[in-house]
Amino acid sequence: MDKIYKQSEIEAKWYKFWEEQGFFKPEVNPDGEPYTIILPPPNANAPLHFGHAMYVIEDILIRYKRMQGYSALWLPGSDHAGFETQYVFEKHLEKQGKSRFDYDRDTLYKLIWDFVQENTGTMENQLRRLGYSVDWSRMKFTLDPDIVKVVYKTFKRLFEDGLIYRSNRLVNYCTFNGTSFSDLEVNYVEKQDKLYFIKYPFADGTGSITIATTRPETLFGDSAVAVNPEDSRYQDIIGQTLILPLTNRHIQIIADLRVEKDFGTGAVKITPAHDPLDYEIGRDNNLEQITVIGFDGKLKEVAQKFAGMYPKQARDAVVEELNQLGLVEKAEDYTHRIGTCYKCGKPIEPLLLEQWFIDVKSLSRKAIKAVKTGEIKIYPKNWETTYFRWLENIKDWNISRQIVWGMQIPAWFCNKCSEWIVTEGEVPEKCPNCQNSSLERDTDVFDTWFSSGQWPYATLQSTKEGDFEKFYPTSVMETMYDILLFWVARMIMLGIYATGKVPFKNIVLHGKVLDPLGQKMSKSKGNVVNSIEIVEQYGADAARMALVYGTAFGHDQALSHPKLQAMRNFTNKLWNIGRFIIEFKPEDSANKFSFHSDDQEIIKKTQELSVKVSTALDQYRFHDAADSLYEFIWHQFADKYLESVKNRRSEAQPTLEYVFKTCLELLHPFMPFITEELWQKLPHQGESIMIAKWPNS
RNA sequence: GACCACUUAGCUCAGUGGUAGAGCGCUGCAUUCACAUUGCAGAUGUCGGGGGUUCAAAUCCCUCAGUGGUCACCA
Repeated sequence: MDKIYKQSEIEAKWYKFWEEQGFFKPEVNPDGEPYTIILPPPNANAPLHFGHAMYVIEDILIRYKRMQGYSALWLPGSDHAGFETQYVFEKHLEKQGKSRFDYDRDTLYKLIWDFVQENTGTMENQLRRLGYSVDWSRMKFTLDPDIVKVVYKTFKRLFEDGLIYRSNRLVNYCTFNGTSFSDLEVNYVEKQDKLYFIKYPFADGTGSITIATTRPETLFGDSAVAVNPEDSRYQDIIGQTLILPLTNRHIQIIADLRVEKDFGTGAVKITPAHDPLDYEIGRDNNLEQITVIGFDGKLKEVAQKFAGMYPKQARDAVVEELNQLGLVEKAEDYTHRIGTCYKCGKPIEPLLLEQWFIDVKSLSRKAIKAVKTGEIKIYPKNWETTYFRWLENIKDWNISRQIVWGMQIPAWFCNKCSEWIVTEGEVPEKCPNCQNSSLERDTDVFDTWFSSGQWPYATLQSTKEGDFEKFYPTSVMETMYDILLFWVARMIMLGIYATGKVPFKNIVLHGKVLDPLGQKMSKSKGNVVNSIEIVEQYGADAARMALVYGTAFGHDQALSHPKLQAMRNFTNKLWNIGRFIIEFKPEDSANKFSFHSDDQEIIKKTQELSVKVSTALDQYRFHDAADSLYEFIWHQFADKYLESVKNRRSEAQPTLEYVFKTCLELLHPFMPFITEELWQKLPHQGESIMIAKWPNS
């Protein structure tokens, strides 16, 4: 044995061996009970950072269950990540002095496709380097034709069940990125603005009513002024006619309970096309929806001489004009929160747009029930609160995106009878209603979460014959807590809808990996750590162990070089224990266990360790398992027992071998490479520690 | 506004009712011994503040403060 553990050689050797032997496939235990984890498909638009290495948790579970004899499947994949990827790609274009507007739809799509293919290769190699025992033969990509087919099928079924509808409603629109978003993709940030108090004159010339607004520039879209019917100040003027300033349009004062008496003057301008609450009030009072701001972010012709300006610029100009007319009573400093694009940070405009929506109420009810009844369990449990609260208050989900990268929605509009035709992807020849053959396909693509929300069954229905029947519902969905709502909750809703079964029985949520200073890793901060750098510096086993050891599972942790070093030292310790037992084995070693009380005791403690590790893993207390292993192997076994047998070495040899082999097996899910290397050098049965029998089973 | 998590040794963190723990760091000693990526020994904390329950509280309850995060959003 080498004096120094040569990690990179050994890691490459065993990964290749495992893969060639087919050990990553569930067929290695053909008769075992199924145990399934679907890898959350990483975005195929960038290399993995060290946070992705937290998926080691899934490898630990899969290796553990595989050793217990389960037919364990860990299914890998990658996500086209619609808007995210297009955004990243546009940044690339920007560096080359280009933009998305320089290409037609098909060309842009193809460019992004090639970009993604390249990144997917990088990502796969990174997963290999970390030792992940995923079944590569079942690798899927969210844009694989068979996956797309499943997603289209679900869309069509939802449409036919009346759970998907098309509606012209206010959506969250980023005029910079040129697309709408779901509610979850809007970030609200605090902003200092002015609250303007503006006089709207009565048409009969008897005076005016003062309204308060932060957005005077949308005044051209006003279709009423509303007051609270219980507001004593305004009882007498409800129903009166006003002249909308800067126009000669007449609008009325209406009463609506949703108006807060205590805010501003208690009177509010109603602009149904540009504010969510105004939209509702407008809808319920049959008010006209007048669009002032266009999808290019500029004011439209209705804004007269302000047309063509951006809202901020127009705001100042409108206020100036109103001021000259003596209609601005005052302007107060005002701190409020405005919706911004989660990606570019620019203000989100609520705009009227025809989009596809999912009526989520019936889906969310079932998703809530699945967790309430315990059919699905969430670890750590405290996330249940977040899950329930979101699903209980969820609004219909806008799944249309005005980008090119993604699955184009399989819906065609008939120009003649104005009906939508939805298919499973095949192009309809003519309208089934009116036989018209002039059909126009919706240019929008699906929200990426609509497709990834179907990932568990879409993958298993398109890998191998019988996979879905055998491996669905899956056992564990393990991911970072930040996509519990974006992804996990939606998988539950769509999974139950499409298959009648929950997509997974347990949700296991890990924490965030922060940079060494405890800051969030982000490209803009330039503090992203590539997982390969860490693997090369400390070894894959140490990198894996460092993520599990010493921090309670589910909590955030800063990447810690001291901890990585400690775990690298631990691999060194293991290597030297191995050398002591294997390389320095006495010629006259006994071939039976001795009855020495120390030997008996260490065997007993090893068996206790097996129970402890198994229990911890069953409860998803990974740090407990890792801490116990570290403490026992180093401090109980090496420091104490191993030292104590040096003067009766021959007698103790069988015990040394047995205990060490057991420790390696228990440690294997955490540190697969070094455990395999050492296990192979000890007397063993079977081809690999990977498929050795778990000590406590 | 609501919810969630966190506050323990110099630093990073375990520890959910029974005499305070780990890793790193620190102090002293050891070294042809499997391992200096080592071993042995040691120092270090009124467990965020206050109150309560209990024979017993870092741990359970209440409250206050701070930190991080999430959701909802009133012009």
